[in-house]
Amino acid sequence: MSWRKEQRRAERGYHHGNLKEALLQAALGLIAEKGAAGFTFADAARMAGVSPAAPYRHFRDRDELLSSIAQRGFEQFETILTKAWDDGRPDTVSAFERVGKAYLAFAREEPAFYSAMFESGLPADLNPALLAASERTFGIIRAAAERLAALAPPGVARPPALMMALHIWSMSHGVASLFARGDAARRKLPMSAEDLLEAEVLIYLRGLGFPTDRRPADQKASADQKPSGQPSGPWGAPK
Amino acid sequence: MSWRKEQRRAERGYHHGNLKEALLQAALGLIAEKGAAGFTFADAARMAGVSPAAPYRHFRDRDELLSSIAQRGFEQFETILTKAWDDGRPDTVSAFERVGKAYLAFAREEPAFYSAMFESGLPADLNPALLAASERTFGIIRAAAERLAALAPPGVARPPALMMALHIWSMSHGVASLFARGDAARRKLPMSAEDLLEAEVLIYLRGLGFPTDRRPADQKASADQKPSGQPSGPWGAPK
DNA sequence: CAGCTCATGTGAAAGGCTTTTACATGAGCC
DNA sequence: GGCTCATGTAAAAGCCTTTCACATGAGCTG
Repeated sequence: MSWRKEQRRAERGYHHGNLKEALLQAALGLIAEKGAAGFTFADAARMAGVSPAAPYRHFRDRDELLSSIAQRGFEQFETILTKAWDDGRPDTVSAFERVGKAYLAFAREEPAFYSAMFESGLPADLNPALLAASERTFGIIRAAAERLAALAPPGVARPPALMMALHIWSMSHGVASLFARGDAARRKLPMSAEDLLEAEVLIYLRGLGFPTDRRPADQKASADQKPSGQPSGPWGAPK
Repeated sequence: MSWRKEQRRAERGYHHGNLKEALLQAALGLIAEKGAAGFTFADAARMAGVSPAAPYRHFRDRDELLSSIAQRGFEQFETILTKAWDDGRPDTVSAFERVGKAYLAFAREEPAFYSAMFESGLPADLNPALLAASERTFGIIRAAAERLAALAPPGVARPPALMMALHIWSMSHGVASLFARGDAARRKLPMSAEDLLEAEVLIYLRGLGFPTDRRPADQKASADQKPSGQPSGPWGAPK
């Protein structure tokens, strides 16, 4: 059965030409499929059609490959969150909500990146670029929190933006890692992870004194007619 | 150097006598030290002074050992949370805060259990006992949320207790897994994980309409003298 | 274009882990 | 005392990681 390998070699020549990239892609697929723990260097090499020793020309070891993936993940995450935040347009609160949704969407759609980033137990100090990427990502959440904090209504002590950012991040990560992960072993929920997080953040913001009567626009009209003594919560109307 | 093995064998005889337990303990230590991914079956066997094949008399494979640990972790977690909740004594809110602290303390003091429970990527459906233990644990949080929800002040729609429980859990897990883990690679915080979580939960509860002017008792007296138009938040007095 | 060089791949080998299988031991029970 | 079966062992197969000496050929240089 080794004609396969010869075959591939014939097709592409002795040198791969783009092995580093191919390995990253292969690893990404393998992690998505079998988890960050299950993925092996040898598998990635096989998938790229090279010998098990070849990857060592591009990555010091398995951990460095993993950390490259985590780094790349943070970079994409940063891009996505930046886009979602869109510098707070059209208004701070709805932009903020978009960021929350984008957070969960990323965790859901890029489980391989997400687990490399948050669940692979990498010693972060080994890769300065990884650390930097992760800080830039947090920077977005922090910047958004900053803008939000500036909007805090008077009459209440203004909350520290850094604390808000950490709170929001922990909620997002908590929901993502407990409830928003793909296929198996996930707890059944009475609502989607997205709705769960949105309600959580809205309640939190209300706790900070923000006016948060926001509901989906279609509900708003009728809800606004309700007597104000019994406002509905951010968790939707009871059935 | 193989006299060591013979030595140990001489000390304890051909049969270990308590190998299953010894393996669990060894694994716990190894996981704490090198992470759930780093731990090996062979290491645990070595540590218990038996051959690499011996563990297979007690666990189908490495995963079953891991899942036993996770199960045991949930059982201890349940005990600890139950004790912390203490059926809501002396009052619901402070009992609730104790549960939050206990949650973080467990994550911090039992990192091996915590990672086996939440970060090992085990297919939960393979071990019904594990699943059951984990549900019982969540049951405590849920029961506490139930009691808290019942206290929700009138004039506000009563929040669904299940949702509250999920929110609180996601905050706790988020803070624990991002900020409360032992030694390396953790982000530096302007406050302890415990304080961070406490503030987060208090703000959240306030968002649900709970009166939450709670501060450490020693701060309370002076704070209560402040003009009420500018109440301080749950994040402590500004410097 | 010939020749050189160095990045990139290969094969082989050492060492470790997992898991299975046949065999050994001895603790508990008639 | 002798049996039996749970519990351990040794050995072996198969896979993974990592290293090392060696092969290849892409790109520069004259």
